Amino acid sequence: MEQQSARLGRPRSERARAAVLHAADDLLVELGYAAMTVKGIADRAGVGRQTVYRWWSTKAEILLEASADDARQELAVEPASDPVDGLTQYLDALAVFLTRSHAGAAYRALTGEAQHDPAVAALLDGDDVIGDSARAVLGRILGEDADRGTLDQATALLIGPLFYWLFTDHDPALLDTRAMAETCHLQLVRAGEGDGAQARPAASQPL
Amino acid sequence: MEQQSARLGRPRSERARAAVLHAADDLLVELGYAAMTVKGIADRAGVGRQTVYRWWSTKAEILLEASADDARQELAVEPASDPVDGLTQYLDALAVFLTRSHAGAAYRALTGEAQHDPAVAALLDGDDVIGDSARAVLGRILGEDADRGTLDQATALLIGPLFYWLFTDHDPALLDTRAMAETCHLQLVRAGEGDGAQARPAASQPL
Amino acid sequence: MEQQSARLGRPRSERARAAVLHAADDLLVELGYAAMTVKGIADRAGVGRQTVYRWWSTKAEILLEASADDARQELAVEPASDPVDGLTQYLDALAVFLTRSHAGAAYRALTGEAQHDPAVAALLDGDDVIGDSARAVLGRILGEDADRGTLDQATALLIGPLFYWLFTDHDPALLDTRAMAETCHLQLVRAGEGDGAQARPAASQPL
Amino acid sequence: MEQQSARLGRPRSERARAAVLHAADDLLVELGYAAMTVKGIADRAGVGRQTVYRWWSTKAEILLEASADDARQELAVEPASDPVDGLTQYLDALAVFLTRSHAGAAYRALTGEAQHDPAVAALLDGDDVIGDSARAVLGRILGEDADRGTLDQATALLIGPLFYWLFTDHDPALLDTRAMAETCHLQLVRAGEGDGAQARPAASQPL
DNA sequence: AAATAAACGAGACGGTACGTCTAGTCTTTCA
DNA sequence: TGAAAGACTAGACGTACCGTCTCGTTTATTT
Repeated sequence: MEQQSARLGRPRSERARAAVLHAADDLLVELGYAAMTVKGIADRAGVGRQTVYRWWSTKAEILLEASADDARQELAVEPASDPVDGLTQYLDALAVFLTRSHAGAAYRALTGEAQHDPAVAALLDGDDVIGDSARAVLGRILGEDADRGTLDQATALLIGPLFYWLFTDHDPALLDTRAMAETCHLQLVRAGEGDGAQARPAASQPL
Repeated sequence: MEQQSARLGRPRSERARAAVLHAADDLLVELGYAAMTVKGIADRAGVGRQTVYRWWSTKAEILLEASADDARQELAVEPASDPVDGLTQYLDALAVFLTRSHAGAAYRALTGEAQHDPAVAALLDGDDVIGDSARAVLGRILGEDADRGTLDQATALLIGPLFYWLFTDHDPALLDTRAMAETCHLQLVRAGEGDGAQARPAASQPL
Repeated sequence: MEQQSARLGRPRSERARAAVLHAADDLLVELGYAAMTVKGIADRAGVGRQTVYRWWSTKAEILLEASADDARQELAVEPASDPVDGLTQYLDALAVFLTRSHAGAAYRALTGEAQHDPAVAALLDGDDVIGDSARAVLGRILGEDADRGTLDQATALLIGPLFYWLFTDHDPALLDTRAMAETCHLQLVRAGEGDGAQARPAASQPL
Repeated sequence: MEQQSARLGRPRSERARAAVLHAADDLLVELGYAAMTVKGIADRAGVGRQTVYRWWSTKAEILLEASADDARQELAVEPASDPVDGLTQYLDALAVFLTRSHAGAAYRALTGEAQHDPAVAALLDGDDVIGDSARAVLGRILGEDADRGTLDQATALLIGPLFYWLFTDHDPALLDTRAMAETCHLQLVRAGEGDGAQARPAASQPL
């Protein structure tokens, strides 16, 4: 007496799902995002085109599913005793992620696409792997009581310069990540001193 | 003693050039970058498709030519007596540019596209309107003797947070631009004190 | 024990095939062969362009497929008791075919095109509807034992004058088809008398 | 007192005219009629495109002008003592012309094109080099008193079979030209005996 | 000699078909 | 019912050529 009859019909093929995700990852590296096509992914995966469309709407969705787990793992930095060390390590991990890993290449491509495709923007907004990882690191320094707005601005302060540096195609080796971490940490401390500070443009307090 | 014999053949039509640039600008706003096509631009401009391809290779080139002049003008901020005021005004102008103006929309789209199209990346690298404008403002504070590496890092520090904020689709009104300007200015001053400092990752000095 | 399992995938659309052939026929009459385009055929047929190219390489192939069946039918002349009557009826049918029917217009165009397009020449050579029909009529007179070379020359003798007459744009009403048939028949008889004759240029025997 | 003053302006360049005609001839041989383009001719001739369009409307006109003189010369057969010899020599010359000479290739292409381009048909109708040459040969046999209709039908009878043979891409070596000439001559004699005969389909007299 | 006039080469113009590509959908058979 | 195969309509791609239209230049005749 099954309370919920098993879903009818042939169950989804895990083999097909994995093949599609792998094919997308491969093609991103081989051809780049722009040259990737749904047709190409399906052909490479040995899968019918309809099967792709049945489970994913766009190549962006495929790529996100193919990369999210890897990204989360690569951006998880264990706590350091010194806050500046922790921030520096995080920035270094982020730089490596964005410039060296497959998943990072996918995120650069998707973030780029999001600038002119609202659907991709919404997709990324719903699963902000990079932002979440940064907020996790910053949360360990600011404590549990930090509100979301403060965390968001601190995130921008921390990773913004690196983000800009890489998105304008500069060499990450030429960027002083420790200096960035120190700058960010200094602001965190200053903001903490200004008690009850609320970060709003009208007020001129630092953060 | 003619230095250059007059060019042969029918001269390029300024009318056609302007029509293409206007059409590209219009279509970017109406349809967005992804939905723009060379065919669409040519049709809208009342111009043959070959005429577009004769002078531009990609829609990115068209858009860049259509926006560069506007961008340069919108990002030119006159000197302020107080350095922090100057930086703040520049950040505000940049935020308005990227979120409100046609040319800014074009630059967001192009910078996004550059993440997965090396040709577009090269194009932007060759004419870095935003970076140039930031370096101009920072140069007024750092003086003539500032070297390029220092200027580049200062640029990242100044506009990186805003850049990240907007590229991850946040509301610019929620970002404290004056705080960003102060943070940047503080680092400029600290770096100036550390005389003969050379900003390299190995060294831990701030900038 | 199936000899051939049914083919995979969506089967070819008979609707699309028929629409293309009809469209080609219509456009030949309306515009003429030179002004026909593959694009025009596809549009008129309400069919994707790729669908046309999937099944046919050139407009010549389309036209041939559209006309071959009609041509075969229009050129089939039933046996007459008198040989000269049979030949005359065939010539009249051929004249009507080439000057009045859609299929005939297609054959004129294709034969013309074959003069400067080897691909079209090969196409017609592989399915010589007109020659086949003439050889069928002549075979009834010459008997089963006529070899191919003799049949081919008799064909040239029979329809050559009419062919030239029409291809140089003369009025078919001004040509005496019975005289042509008689001439041809006379030669057939003369050649039959010269027993064991082999038609070769070196020898001067008539056929 | 010149009644018609020499025309004003720069006179037509004989150099350009010759270069265009040569280029057309070359390209016909190299590429074939279908692949020839006005642009290609102009480029090959080192001539502006407008110069071509100023003097010729279509590539057919160019080709006709380039070939007519050669054709007339190649098809001029001197009188023979025996009529059948004369006809045979003419047919052989025509076969060589159509299959071996540049000018002949041009005529095959043009005659082909005429089947689906009325403008080309009109062009050829106005300067029927092949028909004229055949009528000249036949006129020498039939005498001055032969009327145009009789000459035309005799022409069809004489060259029709060869014409068909070559237009359906057969080897001219396999056709017995002397037999064709004899057949034609026999009919000329028979028609001559039937005094005052007028060739009309209604009547059943041979020619 | 200067003015006039037409032809010249070069090459850009708007237009349109080419044949290819991918999108996203539809229709089969097989598991 | 899902998956594979593959045909379907639709439409953009970048190229080629069309026939026309400027350009500046050249070569004549006419003043």
